[in-house]
Amino acid sequence: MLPNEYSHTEQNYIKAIYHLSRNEDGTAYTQQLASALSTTPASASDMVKKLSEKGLVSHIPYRGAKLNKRGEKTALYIIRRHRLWELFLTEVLKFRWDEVHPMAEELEHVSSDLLLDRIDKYLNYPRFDPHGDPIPDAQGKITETNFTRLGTLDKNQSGTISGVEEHSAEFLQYLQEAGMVLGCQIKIVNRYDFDKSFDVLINGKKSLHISSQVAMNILIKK
Amino acid sequence: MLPNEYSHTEQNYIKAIYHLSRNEDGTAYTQQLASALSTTPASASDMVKKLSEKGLVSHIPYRGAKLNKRGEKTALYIIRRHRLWELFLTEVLKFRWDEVHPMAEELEHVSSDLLLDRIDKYLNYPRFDPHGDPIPDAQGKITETNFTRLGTLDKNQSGTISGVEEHSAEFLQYLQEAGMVLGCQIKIVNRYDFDKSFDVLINGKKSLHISSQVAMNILIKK
DNA sequence: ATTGTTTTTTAGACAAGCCTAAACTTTATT
DNA sequence: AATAAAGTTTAGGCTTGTCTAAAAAACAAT
Repeated sequence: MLPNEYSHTEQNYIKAIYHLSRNEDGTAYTQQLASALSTTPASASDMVKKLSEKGLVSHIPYRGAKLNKRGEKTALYIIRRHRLWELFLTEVLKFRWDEVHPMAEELEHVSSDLLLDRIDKYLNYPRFDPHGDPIPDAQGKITETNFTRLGTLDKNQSGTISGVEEHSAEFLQYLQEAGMVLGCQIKIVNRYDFDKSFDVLINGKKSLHISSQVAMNILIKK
Repeated sequence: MLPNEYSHTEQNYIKAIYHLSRNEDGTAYTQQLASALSTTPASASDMVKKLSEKGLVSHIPYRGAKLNKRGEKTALYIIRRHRLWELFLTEVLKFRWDEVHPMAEELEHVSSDLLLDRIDKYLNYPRFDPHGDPIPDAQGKITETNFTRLGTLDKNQSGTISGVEEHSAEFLQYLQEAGMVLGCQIKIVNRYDFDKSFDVLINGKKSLHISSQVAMNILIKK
């Protein structure tokens, strides 16, 4: 219901600022932005300036960029498209969760609201994408969750795999092959202090040793 | 399998040249092209020159443009995408045949072959789109048909509605409401010489009077 | 506090795609 | 055949988004 007033490029910047600024100080820096969009700091700085002039971004020179209300609403709308397409691709066309991101990057720019709404309806107004990320509704509202990183659990605690922090195809494929997919029950059997690695039990059956890095990128609902 | 080496704009021109040059002399003229793409003759002339320099179009100044072999292959690949998406939208998301064109105009530019092939497979390698137009296969080959315009049939002849010449939403909606959709049996009950209009019988049940213009835009398989 | 390093911004240039205005060809008319 | 009309191309300019190089600001370190 919002932005076909912004070019693909502008939309990509808005999305990148949204994702990057989800850190401690809520700010996206020029270099990060350039790196995320595979361009130069000069170009990123330029675009931040333009988006700031268009009233989507608040930007203090040399101090990074944040989205304002309008920018955030726009970002959420783009993310809604991306995540609905991702879910559609897995649910209908049976793609794996590690395959869908690049296609959704293109499909998110298809502007027809008629189409997007039909997909939303077809999927029965879903609230999470194949990676457990929330899908903003048509008003830009997202379902709040309080997932815990698996890596912070103690021995004998357990929960359901509900999302991932890291979205690379490699990591997702690793999880897939290890049988750690969304909805699995997972229990901490042992926790090794010296390297923060874990022995876990998946669905009460398969036991597995996972590194701290893997554990910190798996989100659990207790 | 071919062209993500061409911009959206270039692809739109290639497609337009393909469609426009399906006439007597097999040529697309600057003005037609400009009109088809809602731009000026100057811009169209420019682009024709560029496409000619890139080796897709043969262009004799002041004499119009045609696609060469390479251009035609490219056009067929773009049309394949367009028509597969159109069929997908009607078959899966239950859009009407008069709704799908604008969405497919956007979706045809999504470049993933992985996605296109999956859709092709999902639809079981279809050979016709919702309007009866042939879908080129992955090699660019199209199923040849010899449909007849309803408007050229004589009294008591009959056949199956298999396509349309005119693709406007208005015309398609008219056909829909009149019950003249793809696959219908249609029989000429009467033919009026003075205005070339017809009385027809649809599926042996509903009789209807249609104008010459309507009749000439309906394609029949005898 | 001054110096050196890192990061960000500005300046100037370029390609794509579009426009308007002007020039040029072809076609139609007398 | 000469001229008018229609259609096409070229010229020059604008915007978007990109780049490299240079300037400016911020941060780090002695």
